[in-house]
Amino acid sequence: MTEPEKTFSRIQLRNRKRILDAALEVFSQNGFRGSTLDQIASEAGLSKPNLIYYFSSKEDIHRTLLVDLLDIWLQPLRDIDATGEPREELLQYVQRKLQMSKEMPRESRLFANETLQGAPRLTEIMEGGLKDLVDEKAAIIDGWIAEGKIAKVDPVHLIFSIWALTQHYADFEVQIRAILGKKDPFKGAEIFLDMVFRKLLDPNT
Amino acid sequence: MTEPEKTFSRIQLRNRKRILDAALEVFSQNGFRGSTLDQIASEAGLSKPNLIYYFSSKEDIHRTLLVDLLDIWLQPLRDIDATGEPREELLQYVQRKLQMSKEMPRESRLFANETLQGAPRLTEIMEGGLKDLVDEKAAIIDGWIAEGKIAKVDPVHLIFSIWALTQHYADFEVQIRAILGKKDPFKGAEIFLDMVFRKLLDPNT
DNA sequence: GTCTATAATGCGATAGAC
DNA sequence: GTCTATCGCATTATAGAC
Repeated sequence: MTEPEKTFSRIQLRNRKRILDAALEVFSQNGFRGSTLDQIASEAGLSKPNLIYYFSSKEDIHRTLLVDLLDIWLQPLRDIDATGEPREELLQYVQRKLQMSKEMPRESRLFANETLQGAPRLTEIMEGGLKDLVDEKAAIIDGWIAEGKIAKVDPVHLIFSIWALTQHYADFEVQIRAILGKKDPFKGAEIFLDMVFRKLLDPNT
Repeated sequence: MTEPEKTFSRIQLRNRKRILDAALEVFSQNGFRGSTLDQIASEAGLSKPNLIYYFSSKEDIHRTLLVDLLDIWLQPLRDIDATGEPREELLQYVQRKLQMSKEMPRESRLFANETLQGAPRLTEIMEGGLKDLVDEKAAIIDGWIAEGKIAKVDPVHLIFSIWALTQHYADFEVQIRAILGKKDPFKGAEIFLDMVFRKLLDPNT
């Protein structure tokens, strides 16, 4: 029961990539319903029917985008290593997630838009996968706590807090820039978040 | 140059309230463009033209909602008192914001939807107001730091972190419930966030 | 004040020429 | 593979009866 093998020519691959790139730009800014094929076509430099030649529908573009990106998006969490130095592993996870907010804010907003609106087109994708991944990493963190390597904290809420604090800088960037003025949001965030989690995880407290 | 005095009859007030209530439900779930007058009318138990009798347009409903709610939304921040006990003031702000995420998740998601999409209909409303409010409270926090009452932290990023951590539980509720299963998100969050900020603000570190 | 009917536009998707 | 033209539906807003 494997998927039917889909193969694409070079030109197909290039155009599919252009469309998905344009779609990321548009969907992340306007959400699914707020985005139009006209916008995506214009951004991609292709005609509207040409989009539908490569993808069967607006939904199809969107779903393909989410599936492709979710994998990349969750990689830093997967990379948390049970055999690594506990505080370093977690502090590095924080910084990697913050860097992703800085370098991939559109991806962050794409997922935020979906989740905020009840994740109608996302639940089936991450059902089973995400919960299991979080549970697995929470068990690792619990192990570190039992060994006294880090302070006693609820591991799942710890992961939530890392998501919240890092993604906030991408998802609410407009607000943050309005308040910070000329200051670089991510420079300040890097220092601040390192301090927050260093204190939180310190086993001597 | 004051606004022209708008007065409404009892029945007008009641219907306007019903419409705004329905609009909050619909806009917070689908965003501005994802929402339709049909949905709002159905939710309010009124006909579509009747909505337009009370408000001049879909925009008008949305704008009225944002203006009305922003005031309530920012009240806990305004209430931070320079003369209060520093850690208590800040820990209480955290808990009040968390309680608002629990009791007013639709309001949280309404603002999140707007901000995420670049706050096109929000910037003029909060321009001038929000930055000044944050700067004012940041100055108070800086004063507390100078007195040694709380640990040395960037006060603006501290405020961002409170927003991020509390609003996350409303805005990403679907994801959080999917991962936590039957556990009450807010019970765990209350304890976790109290610990986070107690450690972060402890002046002896 | 509230309704039904409809105008006016925007948008996803298709037809068919090239 | 790509385009122009267009269908058909959804949606905002208005007209006009009651």
